[in-house]
This record gives sequence, structure tokens and C-alpha cells, in this order.
Amino acid sequence: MPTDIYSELSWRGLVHQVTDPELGKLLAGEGFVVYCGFDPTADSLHVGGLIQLLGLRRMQLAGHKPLALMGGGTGLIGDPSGRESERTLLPAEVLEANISKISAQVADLVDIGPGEMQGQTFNNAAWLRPLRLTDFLRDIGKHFSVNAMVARDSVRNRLESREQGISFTEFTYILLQSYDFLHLYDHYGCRLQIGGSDQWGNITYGIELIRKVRGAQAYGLTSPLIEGLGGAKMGKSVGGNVWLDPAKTSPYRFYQYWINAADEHVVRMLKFFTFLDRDRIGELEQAVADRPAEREAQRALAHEVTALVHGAEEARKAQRASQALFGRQIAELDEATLLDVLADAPSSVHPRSSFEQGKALVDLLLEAGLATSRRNAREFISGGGVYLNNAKEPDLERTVDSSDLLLGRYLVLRRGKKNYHLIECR
RNA sequence: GGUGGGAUACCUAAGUGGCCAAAGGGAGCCGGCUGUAAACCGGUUGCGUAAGCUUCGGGGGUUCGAAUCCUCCUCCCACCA
Repeated sequence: MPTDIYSELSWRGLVHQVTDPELGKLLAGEGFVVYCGFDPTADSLHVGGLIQLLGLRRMQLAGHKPLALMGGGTGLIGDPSGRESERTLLPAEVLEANISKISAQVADLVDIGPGEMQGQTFNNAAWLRPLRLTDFLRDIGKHFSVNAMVARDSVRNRLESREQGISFTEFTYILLQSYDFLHLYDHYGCRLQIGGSDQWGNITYGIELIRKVRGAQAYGLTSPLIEGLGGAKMGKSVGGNVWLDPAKTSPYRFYQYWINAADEHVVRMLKFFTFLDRDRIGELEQAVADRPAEREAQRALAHEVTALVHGAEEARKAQRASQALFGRQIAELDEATLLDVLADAPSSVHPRSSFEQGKALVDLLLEAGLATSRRNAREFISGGGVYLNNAKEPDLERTVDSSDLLLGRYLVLRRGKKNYHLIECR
């Protein structure tokens, strides 16, 4: 079902720049092969990369063929875009391991396979590593003007920076990414590259190269960087980056990240990160305006994105856990639900004997890592920030014994709004 | 290579002999309000229940007493070459 993908993207605010104002019409009229590169510097994508990944999916749903390129070769070099200091290069084995994990994440959201319109994943190490330097300099390097390259912001900043500078390695990066585009054009007829707005320069150089070498017209489309949403914090949560890998960011935390979206940003985030249609998003937008306290939009956002990335079942679990933790009395939960709800919380096992005499709450907080010192633990208690089984505990001298255990063996410690620790007693 | 300036807690930055566990701001954390929000308000951010103990780049020294004075070392910055 070919939809007008360009106006769709544009309505969603996903179009930052395009290399050709005609691209919209072209995309509506014919099937394109589209590519987007992914940086294998970590072993998982995070929410920033998710935008691009969803971009590929959107393209595929609109009848275009998506290619996901893993920068296994370019990762050996390092993209200077948006960086103020030289990258630390990762060993090739680490890159390979990262690539296999990220490829799996891509395959979760994009239909990958041998079919005509199915997507494919690549590792550019396959064609970059065998390159011969002299051939490359003759055939490709000739088309790049150092004069122009030096003027690029990402390069100029580094040239002007006395402390940092830029190595020849990173300076050369753009040739490789441009070559990728050419390679994908030659072998797969790829004529469109998408990416974040920081990739604009890299994309346009690739288009130039294709034009000079093959006399063909290729295109580029960039989407805004999500830093625009909620400032520098976007894409970060309290604990750092928000990853797609459930081992790095649990589905519960992932869900929590979205449900905490600010009113000002939630509609844009719905457009960026979900496939909900205009009508539905319009309703949610209205809901934010009329009944902000109900946070319908945030709930929808959290559920949609979590289901997209972790599946519907995990999304429901995260939703239930959120309701339990922020709503009902925790003491009423049965064992399975309790464990499920606190599955992501840090936990520890204590011998039953340690509770027989009664154990000081202060010490428990310290041992659970919820306080950095006993003094600190006392501060939290007297400040009203400590909860025992989700009930506020203001007593500095409080000791905990077997009678406090839920279901005879569990103790739920909480510091502040969101920091839980589950103690199991054996 | 020369000459000056600097290094203070998570960051920034005051402090130039005792009143300094160290101002102010930012950031974090806890609480209040609220919607698991924003804004705002209050508290708090070395360790210790406390007496007290350990911190101001590192070592040594002067002094009853040092972040503060002297000395050596390390690192950074600026200007000149």
C-alpha cells in the first residue's frame, strides 16, 4: 500500500533537510532503494538510532526497499561529525560483536530477507577493508577537494581547536561514507540515504561522488536530531542512555522513560516514534490540552514504543509494573506479581537469621546501595524519603524483623520516588 | 626555549594564617505542591549516633594553628620566541 511517504514524514516533523525539493514526488511515484547507516560503537542502538530505524521501516511500509548499513569498516576510522574530540577506536572484534547485536535489533523492526522488497543488512567492512590505498586515492580521492573538506564545520571546529585537533584518519572519514553510498548505488541501485541532521554533510558528499563518477542523481533526507526534544536530556534517563537492548535498559525502564515525556514534547514524540495515524495522534493531542493530568498521550506513547521494541507482552508487563509501583499498595500483591513488578529492581538475598534479632533500617539501606553512607541513609529517613514496603518510614531507629516481611520472605525498600530494592530472605 | 598565571568538593568559582568541612551559582539527590510532569518552594550533597576524624594537585617544611606562608615535584593556561 503505497502511501505518500514524504508528506507523511513531513507531517511527523521527520524531515529536516532534503537534497532535492522534488524528492517527495519521486518517492510517491516509484520504488526506491533507501539506505541508512548505523554506528557500531556500542552493542545496542539507543533511542536516537531508533528514529532512523523506524525511518527505514516507514520507507518499507511505503513500498521502498530498506538497506541497513553497519559501519564495521567506517567504525574502524571514526566519524568526526558532532564530536569535539578524537574518537577512541574500537578493536575490530568488538565492532563485529556490536554489529551482530545491532543487526538483530534492525531485523526486529525491518523485514529483512531475500525478497524483492525485503530489506537487507550490510557491514561495510566487506567492501572497505579490501580496498587498495593507491586505487582508492586515484579513483575516489581525486573527486574530493581538500579545500572544501577543510571548510566543513565538523572539521573546522577541530582544526581551530588547539587542544584537540583532528587526525588524518578522521579527516578521511567522509570519503569512506561517500564510497559506501557509491557502492550501494552500484550494487543495489540505492539512490536515497537517510540519517540524522548531523549526517547532512556526509550524505551530500556521497551524492556528489555518485554524480561525478556515474553521472547519476542520488538523494538525501535528514531528520532532526532528538536533542531538540527536551534538551540534552532527550534520549537519556536518570541512569544514562536509553537503549533498545533489554539487558541494558529493561523494558520497565524503557516504558518509564516514555511515560515521563513532558507535555510539551509528547506529541512530537508520538509522531517520531510511533506508527499511530494522524487521527489518533490528533485525539491524543487534544487530550493533552484538555486533560493533561490523565496523561493519555504519555501512556499511549509508552505502550506503543515499548510494544514496538520489546513486544506487546513486555509492554503490558511494564504497564502493570508501573501501575503497581505508582498506585496500589504493594503489600496486597501476590508473589508472582510482586516478583514480576520488581523484576528490574536491584535485589539481594539475606539469610533469614539476620532478621531474627531485628536489623537496622539504616544498615539495610546502605547494604542495598540506596544510601552511600549511614549518615546519608539517616538523611533520607528523616527527610521522609524512605519507604518500607511502599509505606513511608520516618523512624530513624527503625529495625526490621521477620514480621515486616511480605509473604514471609520479601522486603521492598524504596528511596525517593523511583528507587527500589527487593530483599529476599532465605 | 623565555616570562607570567593557575590547580579548591560532581562542575563552576570565592577564600591569601585561626571565625573553614570550606561563600555563591550550576547539577544531583530528598521532601512539598502536582499528573510518576514543568515551574515554584524547602532541605541536602566528605565520614561518624556523637565527641570527633579525614579533605583544598603531590611530597616535604615553617607555625600553638595552614586551603592560605616557604620549598621541591607534576600537570594546565596565557603572552613572547
